[in-house]
Amino acid sequence: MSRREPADPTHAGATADGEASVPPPSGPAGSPTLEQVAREAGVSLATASRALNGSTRNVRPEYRERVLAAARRLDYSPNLAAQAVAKGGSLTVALVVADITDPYFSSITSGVLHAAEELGLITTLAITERQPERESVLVRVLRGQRPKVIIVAGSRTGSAQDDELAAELAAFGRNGGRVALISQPSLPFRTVDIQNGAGAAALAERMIQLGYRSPAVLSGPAGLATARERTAGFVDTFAAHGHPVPEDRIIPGEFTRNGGFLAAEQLRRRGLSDVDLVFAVNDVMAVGAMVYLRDVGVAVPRDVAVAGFDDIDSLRDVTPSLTTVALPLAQIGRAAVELALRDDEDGADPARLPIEGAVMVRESTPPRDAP
Amino acid sequence: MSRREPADPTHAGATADGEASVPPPSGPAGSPTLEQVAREAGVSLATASRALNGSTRNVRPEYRERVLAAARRLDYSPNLAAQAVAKGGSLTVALVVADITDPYFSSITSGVLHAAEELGLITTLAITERQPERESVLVRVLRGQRPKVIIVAGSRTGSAQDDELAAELAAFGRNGGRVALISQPSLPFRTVDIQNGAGAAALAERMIQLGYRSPAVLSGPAGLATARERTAGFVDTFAAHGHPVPEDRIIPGEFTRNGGFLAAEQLRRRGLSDVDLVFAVNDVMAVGAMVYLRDVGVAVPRDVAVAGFDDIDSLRDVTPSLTTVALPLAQIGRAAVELALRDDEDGADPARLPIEGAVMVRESTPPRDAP
DNA sequence: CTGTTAGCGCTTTCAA
DNA sequence: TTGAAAGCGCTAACAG
Repeated sequence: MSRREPADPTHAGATADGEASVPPPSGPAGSPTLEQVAREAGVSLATASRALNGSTRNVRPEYRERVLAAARRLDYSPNLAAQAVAKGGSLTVALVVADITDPYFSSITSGVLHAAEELGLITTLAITERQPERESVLVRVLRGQRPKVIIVAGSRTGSAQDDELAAELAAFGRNGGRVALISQPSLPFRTVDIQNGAGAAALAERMIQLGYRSPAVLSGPAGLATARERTAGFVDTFAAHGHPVPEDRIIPGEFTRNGGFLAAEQLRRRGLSDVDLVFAVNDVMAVGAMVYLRDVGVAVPRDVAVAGFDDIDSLRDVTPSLTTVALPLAQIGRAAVELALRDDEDGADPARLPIEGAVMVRESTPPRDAP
Repeated sequence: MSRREPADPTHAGATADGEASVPPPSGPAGSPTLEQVAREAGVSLATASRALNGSTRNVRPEYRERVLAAARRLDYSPNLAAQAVAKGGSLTVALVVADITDPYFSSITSGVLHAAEELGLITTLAITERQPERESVLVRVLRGQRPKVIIVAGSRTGSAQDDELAAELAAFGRNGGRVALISQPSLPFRTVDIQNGAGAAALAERMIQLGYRSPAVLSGPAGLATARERTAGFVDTFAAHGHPVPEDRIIPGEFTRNGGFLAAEQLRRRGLSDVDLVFAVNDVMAVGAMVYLRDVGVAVPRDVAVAGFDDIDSLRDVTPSLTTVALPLAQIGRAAVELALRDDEDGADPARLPIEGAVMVRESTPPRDAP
C-alpha cells in the first residue's frame, strides 16, 4: 500500500510574526491546540475559539476563514475534555447495559447511539455483565465524565442494589445531570417503562383463546423485576381464567439461551406430561428451551407449544417461528435519550414513558383443540 | 417505593475555618470539586488530590482518611475531563464498529469492553451504520476525546476511504494516541489481522474432501475486503483443485440476514440446478440463505449444503446446524486493546496479530457421495 | 509529607 | 467584532 505520513509539505514558512520557537507541527506529541491555531491564523485565542466552536455570526468572515484554514492546516481537533471542563459538562451520554452481546441490549444500544449521534452526543458504554450490583459502581465511574445523560437499561431488582443505584443517580441529577432508566418505574427518575406485566397478560389471554390450559413458565432470574413481572402477568391471567399454574410449573433460570435450556430440562424432569405450553419470559430462553425439547424428542409445537417475549429480530428465523410479545427495542433506546433530555418539568413526578408490547402469534403456538 | 433524596443529614456544621459563603452541598448545581473536598477535610488541594488519585504512600494516613471521609460526605466524583486536560489525555478507549446489532460486532465490542474495564479504561462507542466512509468522520470526532486508544473494527475497502481513515488515525497517532485495527493489515497501524482468506480456503478444502464439487458463493459486499478475501480464498481453492467456480455463481449482497436471503434468491433465479454447496461469506447471510431455501422448498442439506463464516454463537441453534469457520470474536476485541497498548516498538513495521479461523463442520454440510 | 503555584486547553465575561 | 484575562477542576513540579 502506498501510505506514508504525508510529511506535511504545506507550511514551509513561519507565520507573520517571527515566533520561531514553537513550530506547531513538529512538537514531539500532543495535538495542536487552539492557541496554535490562533497564532497560525494571526488572531486571538478568543477569536479562534469563536470561529471554531462559538455560536456563529460574531466573527468577521475573513477571520473565520483564516481560522478555519489554519485549523485544517494543522489538523486541529478540539479537545473535548478541555471544552467539558471549561463549559462544565461534556456532550456525552453514558449507557449502562447488562450484556452487549444480548440482542435485547444491543438493539437498545443501537437506538441510543442513533439518537445520541443525531444530537451530536458521544456515547460511552459500560456493561454490568448481568450483575445488578455493578450498576451503581458503573454509574459512579461514568459520572466522572460529567455526561449530559446517564441511561441505565436493565431490570430493577427491588433490593438494596436499587437504592445504591438511586443514590448514585440522585447525586448525578443533583449536579445537573439528566437520567433515564429503561425498566420499571420504581425509582424516582424518568423511565421508559416497559409494560412487562401487561404484555405477558395479553399473551396469556391469546394463549387461552387458542385453547391452552396448562402452561409452564420458565421464569428467568428471580431477582429481576422484569422476570417477575412477566411471570406474574402471565400466571395471574391464566389463574384469573380458572387455570391456576402450579408452583412447580414455574421454573427460574438465567436470562440466556442456556438458562432456557436448563430450565426446560428441569421442567421435563418434573414431568411435563400435561403441560401444553411453555412460556419462557424472554425469546433467548425460549430458543434454548426449544433446542432442549427438540434434543429430547419433544416436538414443538405438536407435543408442546412455546412462547417467548421481546421479539428479538435475529431469532425470527427459528423453526417453528416463535410466538412472542414484540418490543420496539431500538425505539426504546432512542426514547430513553429523548426522555432524559426533555425539558418540560410539568408533572411533579418524574416522567414515565410506558411502552406496550404487541403479541405476535406464530407457528410455535398453533390453535389447540379443546381437550 | 421508599426512596427520597437522603437530604444529607451529615454535615450540619461548617468546616473549621469560617468560610460561610460557599456551602458545598447547597450550590445550585455542579458536582463538588476537589477544592471543596480539600476545604471540607481541612487540607490543601494538592493533598486532597494525592489522597484521592495520586500514587499512594505519599500522604499521611490521617490526612488521607480525612480526605476520603470528606469526599464520601460530599459525594465527590472526580471530574475525569479535568483530569484529562490536566494530565493531557483521558483514560478512554474509543471503538468504531459497523453495526452494534450484528453479533459479529457486539461480540468484538464485548471483548473490548472487558479488556478496557480491566485496565480501568472507559469505552466510547460509535457506529458507522455500515457506511465505511463514516469511519474517518467518527474517528475525527472521537479524536476530540483524546482517548488513549482508538480501535476501528470493520473491513478495509481498499478505496479512498481507507486513506481518509489512515490520515485521521495517523494524526491521532502522531499526537500520542494508540491505534488498533481489526480487519486487514493494509494500513500502517497495528492490526488484528483476521485470516479470512486462509479460513475460507481451509473451509473449501474440507468441503472438497467431503465431496462437494460445484459451489456457489454469496460473496457479500463487493466493496469490503473481508468479503473479497473470503470469497477469493474459497473460490481459488476450489479452482486449484480443478473445480473452478463460474462467475455467475458468485453473488454479492449485504452482510446481513436479508443480504443472504436476497442473494440466495438471486442464485436460484440463475438456476442452482447442479450447485451442491452454498457458501455464504458470513453466518448471518448463511442463515438468511437457509431461510430462503427452506421457503422455496429446497431442503438443506439434502438438496443443497450451506456453509457460513464467523461461527456466531447465537446462531448455533439453527437447524441444520451450520458448518462455518469459527472466529474468537470476543478474544479479538480484547486482543485489539492489548495490541494497541503494547509498548514494544520492536519491529519497524506496525505489529500484526494474525487470528486464524477454525473450520467447524456440522450438519449443514454432510459428506457427499461422489457423483 | 504538605502546601503553593503554575499550568492543561478551552470558554466566556469584560473592556476596548 | 475583537482581545485580554479570568476562570473551569485537576495535576505536577517546586519549595518548605
